[in-house]
Amino acid sequence: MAYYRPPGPAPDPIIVRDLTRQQDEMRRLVRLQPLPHEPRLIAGCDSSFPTPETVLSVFVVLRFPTLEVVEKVYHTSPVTLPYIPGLLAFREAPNLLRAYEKLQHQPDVIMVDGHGIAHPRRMGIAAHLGVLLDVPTFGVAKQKLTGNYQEPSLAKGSRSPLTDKSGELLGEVIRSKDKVNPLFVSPGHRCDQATATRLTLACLRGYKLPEPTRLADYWAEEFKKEL
DNA sequence: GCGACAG
DNA sequence: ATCTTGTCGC
Repeated sequence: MAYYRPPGPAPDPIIVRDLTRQQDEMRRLVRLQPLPHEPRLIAGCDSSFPTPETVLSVFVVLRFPTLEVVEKVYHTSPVTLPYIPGLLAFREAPNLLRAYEKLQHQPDVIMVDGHGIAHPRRMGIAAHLGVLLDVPTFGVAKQKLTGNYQEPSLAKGSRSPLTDKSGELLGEVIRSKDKVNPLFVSPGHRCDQATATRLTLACLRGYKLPEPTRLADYWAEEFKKEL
């Protein structure tokens, strides 16, 4: 619905250039491949902002494929960067890493709220987090960042490819529930499209959002109230 | 020059 | 992301 961006502090062009270069470096480390084995534990993560200068990140670990919650943790820290399309990871990943360190259980794969390689430089927050943790990751976003696609049919389970101008596959647009806006699923690191799509569908429980993200979303909101 | 623009 | 009430449709 964001047809334009309200006036605000113009992001420092020098910072933007530097972070963009960091992404181009990290991009070379990304590996698209199937998981070594079926996951036993899958994690979901998300961030909320109790105040404009505070970020709160949550990690929820679920057993797979039963989806029972095994554990959930959160961490808060001061915001260091404004939101800039394409540079979301530099704003949220640092705090997500701190939250991840608090986990007692190490997940086999992480479902991240945002895009994986469906990014201008193929380094969305899911790929970024995957490289930093060296853990399999994939992204599930509610809105498109880049790429083109045909609207999938209105039935749950219908999908259509998300591609860039040259036709390269960036991700898949998936209808996770009848008649609701589709999800944008793309691999992050050490994961491939087939796996990302399969796991997303396997985590649906009647809601638009797959359980890992839905629960992380829920707790990110709950923990915020506790502050 | 004109759109598009994760959370 | 966040601010916010009611309301339309299945």
